[in-house]
This record gives sequence, C-alpha cells and structure tokens, in this order.
Amino acid sequence: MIKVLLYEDNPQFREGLTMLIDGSTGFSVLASYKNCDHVKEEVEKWKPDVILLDINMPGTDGLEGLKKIRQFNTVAKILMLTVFDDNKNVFEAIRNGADGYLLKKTPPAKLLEYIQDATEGGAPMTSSIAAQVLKMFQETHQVKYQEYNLSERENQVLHLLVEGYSYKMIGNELFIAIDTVRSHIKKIYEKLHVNSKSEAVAKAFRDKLI
Amino acid sequence: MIKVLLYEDNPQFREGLTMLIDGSTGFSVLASYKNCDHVKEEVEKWKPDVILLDINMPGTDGLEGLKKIRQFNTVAKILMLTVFDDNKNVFEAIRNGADGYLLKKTPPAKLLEYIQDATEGGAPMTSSIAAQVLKMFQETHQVKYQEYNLSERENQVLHLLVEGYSYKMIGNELFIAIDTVRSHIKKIYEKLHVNSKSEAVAKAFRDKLI
DNA sequence: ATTTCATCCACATAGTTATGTGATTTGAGG
DNA sequence: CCTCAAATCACATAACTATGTGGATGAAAT
Repeated sequence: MIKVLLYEDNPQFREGLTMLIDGSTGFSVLASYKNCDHVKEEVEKWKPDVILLDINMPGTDGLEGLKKIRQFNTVAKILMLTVFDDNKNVFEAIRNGADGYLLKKTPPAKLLEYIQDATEGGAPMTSSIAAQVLKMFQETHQVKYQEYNLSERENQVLHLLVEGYSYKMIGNELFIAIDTVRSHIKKIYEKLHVNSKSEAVAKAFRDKLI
Repeated sequence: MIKVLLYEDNPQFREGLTMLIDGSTGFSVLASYKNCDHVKEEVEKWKPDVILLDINMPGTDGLEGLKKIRQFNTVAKILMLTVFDDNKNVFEAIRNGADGYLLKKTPPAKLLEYIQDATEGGAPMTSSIAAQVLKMFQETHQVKYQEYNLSERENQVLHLLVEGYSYKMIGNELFIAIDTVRSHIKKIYEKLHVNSKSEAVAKAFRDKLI
C-alpha cells in the first residue's frame, strides 16, 4: 500500500485526486492540505511514501514546502505538480531534491503509474519537463574540451599543477628535469592564453580541461 | 506522418520494431540498419523526423553514431535504446545531444507515444533513467557549501586569487598593504586546509566557492 | 630532404610566494 | 570590561615562479 500525502489548494482538484488515488487498489491518501504552512508536523505525523506538492498555493507554496521537508526527511518521494512547465521552477525543484515533476494535465491513469514509479526509485517527469532538464544539463556539461590542443605531456603537467604540485614535484613525478617542467608550463600558458599558474588552474576548471 | 529511421543490430527486434511502427497510423519506418557505419549518408538521404539508435551494436555503435549525426544534423530527434540503464552511457548520450533515452523493455504502446513526444519537443525517458539524470544534475548544481567560514574580506581575496591577481595587484585592488594580503591568504589556506595558491584555486572551484 | 613539433635540458635573474614572528585597531558578544 | 576574531601593517628569509636565451633529439608531416 503506497501512502500518499497531498498538498493542493484547489478543492475540486484536491477532491478529484483523492478519489482517484484512494479508489485505486494499492494506493491510499493519508490526508490532504491546502498549503505547506504546517508541512513539518504533517509529514512527521503521517510518514507518507509519496508527497504530491502543488507548486502554486497561497501561503507556503510547494517550492518552500519542498525545502522545508528536505531539511528533515530525505526518504519520502516528492512529486511536484504544476500547470506550467516553467523553467525556473523546474530548476529550483530539482536542485532541492524533488523526485519528479508532473503537469496537472497528466491523465489519471498515468498519474498513478508515476506515483508507483517514484516509490520504485524512478524520477517520473512529463516529457516536456524532461526536455528542459536535458537542456539545462547539456548547457553545464557541454563538450568543449580539446580546443587548446595541449599535448599529452602538457596535459599531464597541467593536471599535476591543478593538484598543487610544485615544479620540482612535477619533475620528480614525471622523471624529467625541473627546467623541462618549466618549458612545458610556458607552452601551456601560451596555449591557454594565460600568464600565471592560478589563471591556468582556473581555466582548466572553467573549460573542463580537468 | 512521423518518419523514423532505425538502427538496431538484432534482426528480430529490428523486424518487430519496424512492424510496430509501420503498422501504426501516423508512423512510418523509412529504413533500418544494423549499425551506424554509414550513418551520415543514410540520414542525409532519408531526412527522418526521429532516429532510434540502439546503444550496443557491432561496428559503429549508437553513441558514436549520435556524435556523427550531431555534427551535421541537429534537427532530427534522436532516441537512444538500451537494455541497461548504464550511468556512463546515459551521461555521454545526453551530453552529445540525445533527445531521449529508452529501455528496450518499454511496452510497444509507450514506445509510439515516446516517439510522438520527441517530435513535439519533449524528452521521453524511462523513469529510472530520468532518476539518474536528476541525480547527476543535483550533484553539479548543489547548493553552495559555506562550510569554510571565510570572512567577507577573505572571500574577496580568494576571488581575486582565482582571477590570477598577484598579491601586489590584490593589494592595489583592495587598497591594503601587500603584507595584509599575505596574512589574509595565510588565513584562507588554513581554513581551506591547503598550502599553495593552486590548491586554493582548485578547491574554490571544486567546492563551488566561486 | 626539410620543416615542424613535442620533448628534453641548462643557466641566469627578477619577481613572487610561503612562512615566521610580531603588533595595532576595531567591533561583537559574553 | 574583557576576550576574541577580523583586519590591518611590518620585516626578514627561504623557496618557488616567470621569463629569457639557447640548444639537442627524434618522429611525423610535407
């Protein structure tokens, strides 16, 4: 029996959801509330498996509720409900530990399926929302390395620099003279268009060379 | 009519998929191939709306095929097919511009729905895969640490260090003596548990202090 | 055959960084 | 009031980094 706690301000939608979930075998609605004002007490009292959180509610809304819940409970699966697939909210919700993000127009049958998914460790998402997540993900994990054409050796040296090795230590590590290390590093600076160790290290991180 | 191009090495599965898709109104399989060896010519010839790419194929596999396709075509929707939800492959696929990622055990009805989703700009994903994406996403977008308790001034100094400023330049920038810069930096090193500029810069990036 | 490039090494010098040992002032909190 | 931490500054020394100039080798590309 999957125990669900429901937060939704619209009485019709709340009733509809409750009937849908309670009327399905294997599911049960523990309680439902119109906002997250007392979410801590409520979650601690009911110990739900899944929490459905509407994003837009008067009073403490779903995003604030999510943050509050995650401060003391990280096991309950939390699914966000929303009318719009608003980019900013999706980002905030995911960052704060939501397990899924569903549009309210999701058909009832699917909703049950999604709730089931969540309890099994999945992250149910409306595909338009998944598309946004992928887009954000791609932006931060772009493939942009190898633009600088560092040679194999130069890459090794750069990695050791990033790890905080001094020239002398790099020489020992790679079995080359310190002067050789120097000339590699000079070449690296040229290729990265920088002129100090810190800048090279910073650039290595920023451009995902490491 | 949604035009689909199919890459799948297993003849049975390939036939099954073709019959399923071709047998559904609004869908049509343009052609199917057993690997991505000639993916460029094929995609340019057929101009499909959706490409289904099996990840594991002898010869040029799905991931390599994906990379090849994305070098000249960014409009076709590409859905990856796989038996396992292997973390590394998911990451690679998304990073290289895949639009969705489906397990082969996806029921036929759903598969069609997913293909439809993709053409409408969605990113259909099996929920176990979505969960992985969310996890990766959370790891890189965690709320910043503030565990090191750097003071306001120390933070300023650290930022300038990261930007490649020398002690002297930092002093000029902040209107303080170089010796003061030194003592701030020493304090920063203590707090970050490092003992060189590069290590501090690296830690600043790694722990999202910047 | 010649050029290019990565890799290797040497020596010298100016400038920077790391470390230590002080010290003063100021504001917040017990 | 007293203490503590942050912020400021000074002087000294050892170690390290940046920069320049110069050279040697070998493999790959033209």
